[in-house]
Amino acid sequence: MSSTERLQRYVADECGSCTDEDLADRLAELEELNESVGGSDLETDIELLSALGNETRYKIVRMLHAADDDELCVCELSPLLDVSDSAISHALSKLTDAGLVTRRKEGKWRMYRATPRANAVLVALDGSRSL
Amino acid sequence: MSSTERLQRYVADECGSCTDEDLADRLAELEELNESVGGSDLETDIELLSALGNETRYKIVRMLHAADDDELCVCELSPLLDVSDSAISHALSKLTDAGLVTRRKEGKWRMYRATPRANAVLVALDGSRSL
DNA sequence: TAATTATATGAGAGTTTGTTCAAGCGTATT
DNA sequence: AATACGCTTGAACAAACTCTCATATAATTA
Repeated sequence: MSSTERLQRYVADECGSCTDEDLADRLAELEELNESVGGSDLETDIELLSALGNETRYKIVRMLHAADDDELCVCELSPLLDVSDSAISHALSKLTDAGLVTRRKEGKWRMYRATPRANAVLVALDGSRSL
Repeated sequence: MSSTERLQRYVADECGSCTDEDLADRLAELEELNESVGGSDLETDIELLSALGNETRYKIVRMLHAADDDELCVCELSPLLDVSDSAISHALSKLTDAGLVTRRKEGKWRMYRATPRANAVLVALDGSRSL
């Protein structure tokens, strides 16, 4: 059974009948919904979301966000995370790739800061918690 | 080398010196940043983010979001996703658990709708793209 | 220049994830 | 009642992930 046959039965169920033309119309409508997916930079968004969707990385970004526009170095993150420095470094690297944090060298220290986009997403999460 | 020893050297680097008290103060400050992580319902947020951080699931939520406040049934999602119905069902189940979609029975069809929280997160993603 | 420090990187082990296939369950049609 | 349909569920397994350990690199200090 093809998936458009099922859709045809569904449209018939909804409207009482479903010609091939009705089906084509509905498919076109759905295709439009799908276009809006394309307009959203799928890959970038998914990279961002899956980067944030991990405890270590989420905690790091939360801390940087809580630090407002201040930067923190790895040595400040480390005492509050119970994973190795190496894991923290891996995490920061992934967060950087995802556009959630930026890096800056300061002598022997590396300073990290949450990006505006990271802040926006966290604000949205907080603001939507009670919806 | 303990991670607080390194922090002590960092604070000394910053301020010129770092007594044990200075160190304790800085640690307390950092601890406060960490509190704000606790206030955010870590587990729920991570479940949401990692649910959305997958191509199939992201596309589904995007389509439901694009459908505005209309619901779609599995038979409408299926033609636009190139995975099995079973995969779609698993995806919807995870999205439901994560609070991103809601389910409703309508005869033999199952209708899905994006939650306000899902919409809020997508809006934030879209709005922050150019920041 | 050699040693130390701060962080990054690579390899690998153990765990989690995402998909498909097979089977199941509830609803509708015959 | 029997069959078909729409969707869900569980098992299974490859692929992807996340961590640690060992090692590398870049900056600082001795």
